[in-house]
Order: sequence, then C-alpha cells, then structure tokens
Amino acid sequence: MPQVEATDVPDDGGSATPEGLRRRVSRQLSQLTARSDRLINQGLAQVDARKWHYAVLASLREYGPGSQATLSRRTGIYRSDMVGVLNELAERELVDRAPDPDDRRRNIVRISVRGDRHLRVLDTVLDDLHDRLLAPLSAAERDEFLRLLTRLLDHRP
Amino acid sequence: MPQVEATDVPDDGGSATPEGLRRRVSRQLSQLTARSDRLINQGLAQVDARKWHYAVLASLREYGPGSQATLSRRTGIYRSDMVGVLNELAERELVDRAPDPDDRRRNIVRISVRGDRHLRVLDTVLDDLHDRLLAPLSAAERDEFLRLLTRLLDHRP
DNA sequence: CTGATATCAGGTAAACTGATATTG
DNA sequence: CCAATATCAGTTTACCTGATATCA
Repeated sequence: MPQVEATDVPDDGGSATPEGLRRRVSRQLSQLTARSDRLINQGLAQVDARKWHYAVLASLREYGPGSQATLSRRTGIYRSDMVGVLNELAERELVDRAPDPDDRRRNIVRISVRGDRHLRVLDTVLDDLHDRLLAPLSAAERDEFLRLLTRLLDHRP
Repeated sequence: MPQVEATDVPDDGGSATPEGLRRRVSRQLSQLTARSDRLINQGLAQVDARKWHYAVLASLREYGPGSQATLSRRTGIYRSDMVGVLNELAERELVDRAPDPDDRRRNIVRISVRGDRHLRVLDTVLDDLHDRLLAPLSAAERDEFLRLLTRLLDHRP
C-alpha cells in the first residue's frame, strides 16, 4: 500500500509551500498582498479609514484639487468606484466637492482642513504598518524591494 | 481664482502616481498583484485552468496525495474554498478523490495521469507569463525580487 | 457628432467567517 | 467531551464592464 500522507509539513501558515510553488512570483505576490491588505485594512479601520481614502487624500495634498476623473487617473481607482470613495470622504467632511463653474460636467474635489489633519494621522499609521510589514528587511533591502516593485509597475505591458 | 487643475499628468496608467503614494509599498504591491493576477488568470483561462488549479496540482506532484485539509495547509487555499477547487479538478479528471479507509472523515486526493500531463502544460504557460511579468528585470534582479518576497512571506507576524 | 464626465447597476474572483454533520 | 474533517452558506472587498444623462 502506498504512503498516503507525504511528510506532513507543520502548519505554519504560508511558509510550508512546496518549492515549485515558491518559485512562482505571482503566487508569492498574491499571498504577500493578501497579508499586506489585511494589515493595512485593519490598521486603517482603527482610525475609521480605508486605503482608498489615503490614496485620494494624498493625491489631493500632492497635486491639489481636481475633477473626479483626474483623481481616478492619479490614484488608479476606477472612475466607477471613485463616486463611492468620495461619498465616504465627503460624509466625513474630509473633502469638499463642488461643481466646476467653468465645466459643468465636472466636480472639483478639494481636501478640507479636517482632511489635511486626518491625512497626517494616516501618514503615521501607515508608516507604522509598513514598518511591521517590512520588518524582516534592512533599510537597504526595503529600498531595493521598492525599487524593483516600481520598475515592474512602470513597465507598461 | 485658484488654479483648479494642478499640472495635469498624462494618463499613462499607473505610473503617474504621486511620489507620496509611490513610497507606499503596500500600494505598489496591490497594483502589481492586480496586474499579475489579471495576466495569470487570462493566460490560464486559455487552457481552461485557474491559478488554484496549479497550486493544488503542483502541491500534489511535489508532496504526493493528501487529505483536503492537508492540501489546504500546503497551498494556502482556505479549507472552505478547497471543495470547489477540487470539484473543478475532479470534473476535469485531473485528480482522483476517494474516501480514506483508515480515517473516514477524510478524502484522499491524488493527481491523475491526465492531471500530471495537464500540470506540465501549466508549467510552460506559467513560465511564459512570468517572463512577461518580470520582463523589466534582469535574471539577477528577478532572483533578488523573489528572495525578498520570500523573506517577507516567511516572517510570521 | 465626438468625446469626456459623473453616476449607477451590475459581474467576477479572492479572502474570509461561521455553521453543521461526521468521525477520531 | 474535545478536535479534526469535509461541506455549505454567506460576507466583504477589489477589480472590471458596461450603460446612461449631461455637457464641452
């Protein structure tokens, strides 16, 4: 009778993955992102925020006000999902949304004073979460990792 | 009247992201994974497969047969989702699923001859897709990237 | 007419929670 | 009684595809 259970690997989560699978970057990416998203979502939930909130607010701080379509392009959030995000942000009075007098198709979205204050909180929260996520890497390795990530993302397929 | 539109960045997809956002590894990870998943899903769909199929089949090849719970631990697929994956694989006759005579709670899942053949197809498909995904990186950089990913994943938070 | 804009109504897939019946 | 297993039902979130009314 054949050995039914191969050497049973202890359940330490993801690190028991077979070598063949480990070689697959796509798989490692998925799993790390899952963990990262979980961490970030939990952390941001503590301050009543989501990761899209940060993306929009940070974009507004950096580039200034813009239409929803512009924000969508800047942040990578789908135009169709942007409405919902802005509704949440406007609900919390973190942004102001007003029709553009010069182009009545558009809304002009601005970060509010309150939004700016909130954004600074999110900055420190995210700094902390990233420290935890990247804990196993040295500062140089973190830079290298970010550099490689960015190189991959900048390449338009 | 204030300048409403800040220097409008050309819409080249994701690379117009503000510097502050770019610094956030979690964000880069999410975006790269989204692209990766899209690529992999599309590629695997061409051969009537999904990425979980590969995970399970590769795990069976590497570690041999196992119960569903064991497979779940090996691959990182949730126990609750494993049933569906195995249903699809059994439908395609890529695995055999039979009750364990020694422990009647369990099913023993084995890769079939056909499954083994299919897995080799998936190997070449995935090799090709990964080449495309990692195109911007040199061989050394790919290794480094995988090494860093693995280090991050191996760290249990 | 063309294109862009904001919005809405969906669709799929992954990750995750919880309950249950069966068995060890 | 407690723990594990397979299964089912269901939630949330991200990503993505349309369609539509409005307006430049």
